[in-house]
Formats: sequence, structure tokens, C-alpha cells
Amino acid sequence: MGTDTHISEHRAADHLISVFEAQIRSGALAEGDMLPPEREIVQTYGVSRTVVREAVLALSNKGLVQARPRHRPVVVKPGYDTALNVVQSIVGQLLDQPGGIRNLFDLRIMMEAALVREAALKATKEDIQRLKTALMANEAATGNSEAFFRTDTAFHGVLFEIPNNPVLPFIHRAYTTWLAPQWTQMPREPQRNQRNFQAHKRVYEAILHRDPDLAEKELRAHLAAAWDQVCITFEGL
Amino acid sequence: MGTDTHISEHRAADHLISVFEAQIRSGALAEGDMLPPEREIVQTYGVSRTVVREAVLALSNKGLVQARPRHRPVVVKPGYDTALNVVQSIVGQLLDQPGGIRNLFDLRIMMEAALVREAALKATKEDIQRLKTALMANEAATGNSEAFFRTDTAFHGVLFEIPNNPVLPFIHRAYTTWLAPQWTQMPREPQRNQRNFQAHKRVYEAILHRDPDLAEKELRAHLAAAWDQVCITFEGL
DNA sequence: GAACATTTTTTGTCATACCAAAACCGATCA
DNA sequence: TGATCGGTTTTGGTATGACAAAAAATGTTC
Repeated sequence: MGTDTHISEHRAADHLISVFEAQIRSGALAEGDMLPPEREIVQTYGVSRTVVREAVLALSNKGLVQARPRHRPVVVKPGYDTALNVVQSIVGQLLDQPGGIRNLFDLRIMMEAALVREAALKATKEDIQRLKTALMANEAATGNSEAFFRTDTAFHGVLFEIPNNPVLPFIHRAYTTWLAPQWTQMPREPQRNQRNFQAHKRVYEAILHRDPDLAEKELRAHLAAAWDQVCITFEGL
Repeated sequence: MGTDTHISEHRAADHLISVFEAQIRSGALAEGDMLPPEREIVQTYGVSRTVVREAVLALSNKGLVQARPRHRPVVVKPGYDTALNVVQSIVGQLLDQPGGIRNLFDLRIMMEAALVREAALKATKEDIQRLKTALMANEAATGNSEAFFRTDTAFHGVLFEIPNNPVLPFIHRAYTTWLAPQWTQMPREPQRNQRNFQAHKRVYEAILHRDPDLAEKELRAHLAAAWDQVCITFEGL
């Protein structure tokens, strides 16, 4: 019931954390800056090194600073790049849930179906040109499974870029960085690559003809086939 | 495994972290169990309390244990609930980006447009009944802005439940828990509530008539109006 | 001015100590 | 018997000091 957030009680580190977080967000600590040495923070804020280290560690885990061992922590502006790491760990957790793979895959289908609809309705000439370029690269790579995988994700990536919403490429990156390790070890015969390319081509042509229903249909068929591949590869369903 | 940043150099805490993480995932440490006392871990693994505390803190930040001050950390199985907190912080970061509000709102429009399409095509009788119940509660609350907000999100929540994908309600919760604080302080005259309810009703009826195109159109109109409200409330665009 | 050797910082880790809150336990009392 | 109350033990939060090793800063030599 009680959705936690009982931050009621106070640890000394929490204060330090919020102080630095504010300094980072306000720009007092710019990106690339280094945090002061631990002993200096100790003197400045009158706390023990224990607390300082705890606070810095928390900032590091929050992604606000990047702390390599034996190096001073470096400030990183919170943004899409820093968020990516966290999202990836989230995706990992979601995948561990029962049916996680299927659920995330379904979600991807839903999102990408919506994407091709939008693309069919609102893609600019430049968008379509980029799609075509990606498609041609995809075709050229049907013989090389490794290269085909790259051009495959690139083609889908263009779809995520069309709505001009930076959150979408972000999601795509989070998804593919999970996918990549699993996908690459799947057997990919050239004939299957050829079939996938043809599917991409049909989606592209539906977008070209400004037919959202057809684009969605082709996209869903393509991803359903991809899911079958996944199923065959990982017996676990 | 090392989904994290750089596995380059070794901190002593990293070992402990992976040990406990393995124990949690394998079930050796079940949900609700408490981690051993720090001093016991010290003796077991032959490291200092500094390292133990650092490891526990990291586990806590990872969401694998829930550590209230002065209490023993309690093991939590990674799942949707634990992931929620992290996602909320991510959403916060994304909102801080330039145009973040607009981008996330657009994303929501896109997702929910896809949702009502699916609902119009595949909603069961039970789904439609739940939608109707939520709609009626919504209508009954047009006079009370606070209650209307609750029934409003509940109605949209039902939409996220229809595809039977637990990730979708998860996303909805992450979205609304951000939205709630901002939304509630918006002025909501009953007349505006009435208009929002009518919009909900039109979406519902489109789903009832199995008309995905109309459902999407009504949903987009509804959310576009909602965005105008947001714009009016927060000058910052 | 560049390559090398040396000194100083700074982090990572350990050990110890103390306080206060929590948990534990036994005695008391209804 | 069972609940309550008080004190004792455990345990987490913090402080302090120390040391090794790596990094950074400095100086030295060619």
C-alpha cells in the first residue's frame, strides 16, 4: 500500500547530495568540472569523509557525476545520454519479469506501428530520402549478417527520428542496446536477411504512398516474423 | 551482468555488490529477507565496514534492497514497483531537457493514440464495461475538480490496461505520478471538467463502435485540448 | 623544450570509537 | 496467561586517524 517515499528521516549525506545536485542543475558546477577533493568538501561542509564518500557515490549512481576509480568525479549534465544507462538497467529488470521479453516486444510493435502511421502521414521529403538511403544500405548488406543487423537497426532508427521528438531515438537506443547482444548471436542466413529487407521495403513503399493502414500492416507482419525468429532462437518463449 | 558503466578497474565493493545481487536473483535471499548485519558481512567476506556500507548503498540505489535509516536493508525482488521509482527520476531528467514537457506530452499522445486504436479493434466486452464504469465515475465527478482528476486518470488508466501488457500500466503510472503534482494545481472549472468528460465519452463511443480512426481522432483532439490547458497554466511553453 | 625522477595530493581501504535508535529480553502487573 | 514496561544488547550512522597505491604536480636533467 504505502508507496514508500518515506524519506522522512534524515541521513547526513542527503543534504550534501541535494547541495551538489542543485549546484549541478544551476550550472555552478559545469559539465566536465571536477568535484572538489573529498577532504576539501569535509572542511567546507563540516561533515566526515564517510558522509562525503556516501554522497559522491549516490551522485555517481544517479548519473550526475562519472566516477572512475582513483579519479576525481567528473560532473555530467543530466541528459539523454546519462539517462540511457539507467533506462537500460530498467529494461533489464523488466525483461526478468515473467513474460518480459514478449511484453517488451509487444510494446515495441505498438510503438513502431504508431510510428509508421505517423511517418506515412507526416514524413517530409527529407525523411523519405533518409529512409530510402537506409533501405538501400540494408539491401546492400543482405550478404553480411553482421552488417545487415547494423543497417536493419539503422532503418528502424530512421523511423524513430521522423517525428522529431528526441525522446523517441532515445527509446530506440535503449531498446537496441539490449537487443544487440542477443540478436547478433542469432543465426541469420542470407535468405532470411533477404526476406527482412523485402519487409522493410514494403513498409517504406507504404510510407511513400502515404498509406498509414498498409504501413502499419506491413510493419506488424515484419515484426511478427521477427518475433518468430526470437522464439525459435530462445526456447524459453 | 556488468550492464554498468566501466568494468575497467576494480573496487572492492563491486565484488560484494555482485555477490549479493546474485544471491537476490537466485532466490538465496528471498523478498522480504533482511541483509545480514554489517559487522557480520565484514567477518564473512573479510572486508571493512566502509566497503560493506558502500556496497549496501549501491544495492539500495539499484533498487534491489530498500534501506530505511536505522533499519536493516530489506531485500526487494526487482519488479515493476521498484523500477517505477527509477523511471520517475528518468522522466524528471527528460523534463529538464529543452522542450522536455512538449516532447513527453507528444510521446504520450502517440502512445495513447495507438492504445485507443488497439482498444477499438480488440477490446473485450469486459474491457468496454470497465471503460464505461470509469466513464460514469468520471461524469459523476465533474463537480469536484479533485475527484475529477482522479477519475480522469483512472479512465485513461483503463486504456493502458486493455492490451494486457503489464508494461503499459507501468508507463501510465510513471507518467501520472509526474503529472499529478503539476496537474492538481491547475485551475479546473466545472465547465472545463464537463468538456473533458464529453471528450472521454466520444473516445469511449468510438471504441464501442469499433472505429479506430475515429477513436484516434477524438483522443488526439482531447489531448490537444489538454495541452492547451497545460500551455495556459505554465507560460514557459 | 622534452623526457625522466621525485614529491605531493588524493582516493581506496582499513581499524576503531562513540552515539542514538532499534531490537531484544526479562521482570512486572492486570 | 498475556500484555506492558524497563533496561540491556545489537546495530546502523557518523567521526577520526592511518596507510598504501595511484594520480597529479613538481622539479631535474639532458
